[in-house]
Amino acid sequence: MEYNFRKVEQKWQQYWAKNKTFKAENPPKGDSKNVKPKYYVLDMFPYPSGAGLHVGHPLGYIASDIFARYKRLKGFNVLHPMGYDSFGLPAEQYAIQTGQHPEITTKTNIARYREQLDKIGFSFDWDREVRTSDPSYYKWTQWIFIQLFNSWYNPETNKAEKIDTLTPKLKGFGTLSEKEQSDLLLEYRLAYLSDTMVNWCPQLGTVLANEEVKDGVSERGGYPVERKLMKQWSLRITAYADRLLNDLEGIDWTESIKEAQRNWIGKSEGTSLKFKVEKSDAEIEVFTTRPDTVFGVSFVTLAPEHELVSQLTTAAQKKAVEEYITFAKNRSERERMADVKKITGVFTGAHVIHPFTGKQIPIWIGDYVLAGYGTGAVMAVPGHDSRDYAFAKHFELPILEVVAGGDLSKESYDAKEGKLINSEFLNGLEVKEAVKKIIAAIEDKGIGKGKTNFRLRDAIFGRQRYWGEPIPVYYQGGIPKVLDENELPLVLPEVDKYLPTETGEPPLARAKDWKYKGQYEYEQSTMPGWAGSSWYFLRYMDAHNDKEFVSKEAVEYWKNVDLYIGGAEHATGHLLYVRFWTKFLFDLGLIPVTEPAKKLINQGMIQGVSSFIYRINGTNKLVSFNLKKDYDTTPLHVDVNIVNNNVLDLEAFKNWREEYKNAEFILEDGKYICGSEVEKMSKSKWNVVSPDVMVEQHGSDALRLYEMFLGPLELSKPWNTNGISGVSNFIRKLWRLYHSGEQLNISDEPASKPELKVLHRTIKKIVHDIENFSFNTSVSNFMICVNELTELKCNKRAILEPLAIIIAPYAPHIAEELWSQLGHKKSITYAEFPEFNESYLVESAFNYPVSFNGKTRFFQEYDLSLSKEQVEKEVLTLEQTQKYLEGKAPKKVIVVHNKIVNIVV
RNA sequence: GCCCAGGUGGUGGAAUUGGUAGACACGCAGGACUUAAAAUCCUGUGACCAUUGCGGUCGUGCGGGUUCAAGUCCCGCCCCGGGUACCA
Repeated sequence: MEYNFRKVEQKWQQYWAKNKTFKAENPPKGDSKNVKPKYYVLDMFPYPSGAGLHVGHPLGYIASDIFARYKRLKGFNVLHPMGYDSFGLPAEQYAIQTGQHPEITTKTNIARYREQLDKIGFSFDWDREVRTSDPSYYKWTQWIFIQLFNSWYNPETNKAEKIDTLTPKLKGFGTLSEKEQSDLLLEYRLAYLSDTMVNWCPQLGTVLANEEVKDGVSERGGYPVERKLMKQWSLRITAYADRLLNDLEGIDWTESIKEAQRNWIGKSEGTSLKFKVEKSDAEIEVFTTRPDTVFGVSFVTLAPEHELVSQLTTAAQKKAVEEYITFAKNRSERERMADVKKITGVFTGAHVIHPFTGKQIPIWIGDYVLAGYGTGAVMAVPGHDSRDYAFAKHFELPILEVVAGGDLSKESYDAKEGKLINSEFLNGLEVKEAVKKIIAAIEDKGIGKGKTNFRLRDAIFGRQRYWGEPIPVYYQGGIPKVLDENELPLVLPEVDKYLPTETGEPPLARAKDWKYKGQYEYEQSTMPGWAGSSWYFLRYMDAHNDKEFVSKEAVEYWKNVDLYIGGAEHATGHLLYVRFWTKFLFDLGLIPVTEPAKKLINQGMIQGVSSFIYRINGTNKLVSFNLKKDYDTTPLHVDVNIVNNNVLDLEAFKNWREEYKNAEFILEDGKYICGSEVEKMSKSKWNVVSPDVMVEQHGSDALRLYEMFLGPLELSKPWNTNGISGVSNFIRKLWRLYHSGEQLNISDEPASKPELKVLHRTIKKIVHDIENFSFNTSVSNFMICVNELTELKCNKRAILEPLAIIIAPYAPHIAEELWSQLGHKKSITYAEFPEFNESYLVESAFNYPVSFNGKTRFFQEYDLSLSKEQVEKEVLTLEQTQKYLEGKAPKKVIVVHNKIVNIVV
């Protein structure tokens, strides 16, 4: 009998669930002795979409599961939880279309996800499951929002503090009216209401955060996005910009994610500088990173939205400026992005006085200057800034050279090196020195000072949607007030429809009699998708606590995530927000860590391989791939599940769709060969491979091994089911090592030297692989190990028992089965990972470790003597060298593969 | 444009980080078993040359360099992928 994976896998999955094998215990209160070291392995929890999982989704979960199981075997108390990020747009859109409550859709989808996840045999502690849409969870999301509302960022202590430490610092605060006090405090609170330019998406009827907008359209749905001024809740993430940037140094995340966050935060150090407007008291303040080029300023450009525009514009230019501003306003964000190269602008008619030369400088308006960054105004130095250069060329403005080294007739010279020229007291200085000198001069004159700007904007927190956490705020006399903690959760009210109202208010405005204490209006927007995911890693530590978001004991023990696995697409979204909230909660003394995850691994995407059939145009005839060149054909997607090795299953195909029932085929060698192409895995491309089908056909151990075997975890790669036979063979070979026929066939004899060598080499490699997250190579190493043991006809318990343990993280079902057949009563989860013993790897007395160039290797070491020069330039064979060295004083000679490669003197 | 990560057989990918390049697997070819097929097992498989036998030459995107030794380190190019983009 062959290995029956269906029976075995089902058996152990039921066993694990029944015995709660993977339950992670928080240590008992006050007991600091005898606690196992903790290890926290976290996956980015999924949004439960209606489509279910495809084979790409579990990739990261399999990797984290292997690591979690490995750490348990290494004696750690492992926290490995799973939950659902269950607020989100698809459920809401489905609700809009069908009228079905999103909660029902969500529950159905979660049930399906759970079923699929269970089949793969993950070692999650399901007792700690969280769902962000569950009131017992979002109660605490709302609670954290209230803490943000009640806090401000104290620049002196460089941390968030309760708002009551601020009020004594505000002069005359007590004399203000309640409304004035509220308005003033909103300028400091970390969660605040303000008039903000937002990304408004009319089709979705909501605002979007910057990272939810890609190329001027919404990331979800691809609808156009426009700029709009709205009263909105925001979170003051900018207060944390410096810490978010600096703390990247201390965490083990991939360089590309860190770099993406650095760019997103976009710290730039420069100088503010005021230009006095001619014949006016007004001043234009600009921000520049190149104050050294100040003598190259030939005009000043304002953003169209700049507050001084109307005041400055001369009567003669009034009409032109107004027209331009209307034009700029109506030009949507998308158009602006699409034709970046199109240069537009208008002259105001006004001038500023150059602070150093006293010359008259024209003031222009241009939409290449962004209102939201810096001061919304720039000093234009066309000689040394490519955008100013393009603008100057277009409007025929003067271009001055102040840093030597470029050729300004062709392009601007933007490099920060070279000697200053045409710059009075800066002449002859290098750029670096010139920057220092000019900043000193600017500060002397009192017209500016050194300043740091960030690209990062505050995060818009309100969404005009139904399916999200209600923001726990009500309005009393126009003053926003947060609910009391004991009034939480503020439960999402029922509505008749999930659409905005006819007057454009959010869906929550439809809720009947939904008022605080029956009289005050609640805030009608809900929180964005990332709210719940910004702290969920903490909730798993203490998932059922109804007194606190997490208990002190739990968080003191689990601290933060040791290994976090998830997609790189969250680089500037979730991964930035979760760091922000972690730092905030730390500032309030609620948690002991400033970063959510010590190590982060980004798994790659698994793409689909689509199959194509070729229909001869105008007929119902299908021609095989290699013959299609003789016909005029249209390629059509065909379901990859009825294609095997590019060969179409004709019977299955005829039943696949009604229209192909009577299709005719032009075959080659009696087969219909399909074409193929790598694309994103999606339903519409018929290239979705479901993990359920893989588990059904090959078993979950095979699926797990194969997903790892496919290539490095972090790489994106196409799914190709063909190769799975390799790992299936491996599983059967492993089974055969322990069995002859149906009988367990195990010998209690002691292991031989060669057998021990195979085992220990494997242990060494696997430990190295796992700790470096090279799960793909460990699968190969298992195969080599089993092949070698098969060759040695090894059926010894002394080898097979430890082998089962080291394979267990990868193929847990077969490992459990073998373990129990070997007579163990407890799950292999509680076994101990075998210790590696290097001595088994030493082959002979001649072969021992040699330290060489600071590294230890297993080379042969011979005591020989030889003058360095003799072998220095020549690689000799061992025999030749030995002849050379007769009778000389002993020296070490490094020999690799029978050739002397180096001499240690 | 800028930033990041890559480029190794027909394919996915190894290479203990400077030490026999191509592990392992897929695919392909040949063989054994079988009436036959499936399954299983064995052999071969970077290219070119030599093949009655041990062999030889080239080879990790391209061009240089360092080294006894380079896929790996240095310099200069080329190409693919990802992120980001008027951020002054």
